[in-house]
Amino acid sequence: MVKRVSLWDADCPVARSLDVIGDWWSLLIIRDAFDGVRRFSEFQTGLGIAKGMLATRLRDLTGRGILETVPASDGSAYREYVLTEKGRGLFLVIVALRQWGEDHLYRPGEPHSSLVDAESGAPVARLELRARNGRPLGWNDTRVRKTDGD
Amino acid sequence: MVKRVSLWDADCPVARSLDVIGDWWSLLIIRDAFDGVRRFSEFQTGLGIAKGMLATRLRDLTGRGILETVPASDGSAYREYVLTEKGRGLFLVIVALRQWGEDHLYRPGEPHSSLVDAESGAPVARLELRARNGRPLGWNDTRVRKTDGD
DNA sequence: GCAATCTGGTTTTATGTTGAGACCACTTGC
DNA sequence: GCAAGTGGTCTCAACATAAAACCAGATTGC
Repeated sequence: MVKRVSLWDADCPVARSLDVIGDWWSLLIIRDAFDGVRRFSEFQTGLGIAKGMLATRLRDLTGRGILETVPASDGSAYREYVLTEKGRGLFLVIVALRQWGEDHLYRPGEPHSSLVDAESGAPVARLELRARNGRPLGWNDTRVRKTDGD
Repeated sequence: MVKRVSLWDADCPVARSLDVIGDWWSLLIIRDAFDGVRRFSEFQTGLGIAKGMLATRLRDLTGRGILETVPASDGSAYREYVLTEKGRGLFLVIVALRQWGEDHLYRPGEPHSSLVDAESGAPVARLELRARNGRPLGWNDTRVRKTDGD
């Protein structure tokens, strides 16, 4: 991040979220963290990211409360990076990106990984937007209401 | 986009999605498009983006099938940019980002825009992940199954 | 019907970010 | 105790971005 234009003060949560995790590597690091990656070198070889970039990203994500460092789980003196509660909140963002990619970015029959229910092994259901009473909503059934007092 | 490292050939749909819309401006442009913005100058003044950047992004998003140009709705000779079906598929990505931002990026009581049901005016329900049988799933109830034949 | 202005860009230039690799301190394996 | 592994930092060249100047075609004012 450290970008020229900042949207941190935006009143739109989408803009503010993108200010935090809207760069190219951050969501990939977070995705790997969800898959159980914890060590610097694991992230680096898995992503093919330059070490300097990775060090900066991990520091930023830690500083923003999305990752935290903990002592290594194997008892060694090294540290590991794990998602905080705030970081784990990004799960549905990753899932939404995954489902869109599956729908629109692969040719029929082209192989790709999929997200499955750990218990049954079956693919998860599609995300869907609903009104509070449970009625399904499409993109055109919603409006953005401008800033209010929460 | 036009980036040094490409993840286009990844077998992970998350990586492939980020390759397409993972840059800083693209999702903001798409968010505005969902809000009804259609003209070059509307995007430019609304986002505060440099004109050159905007021209590049609109061209890329059009080339990737997320936006398309149509004759201006007011009958003038200018063109307008509207979301394709593929682009509209990103709605849940935007919603997921919005909900995460609302949860974690605002102090209590700090004003922000919200997404409401157009019919009732009430805020929409939270997204949630479910198994195909409807059972709710948390991040730790799922696994990524590696590449298969779709 | 023509000049002024608006729209939708392109080009240029200065600056910031990224990627690749050299380098380094501390830890671990043996 | 020494070689290899881990987790970084630093430097530099290549590239992306922001801002502003510029420009052609469409539209408006009159």
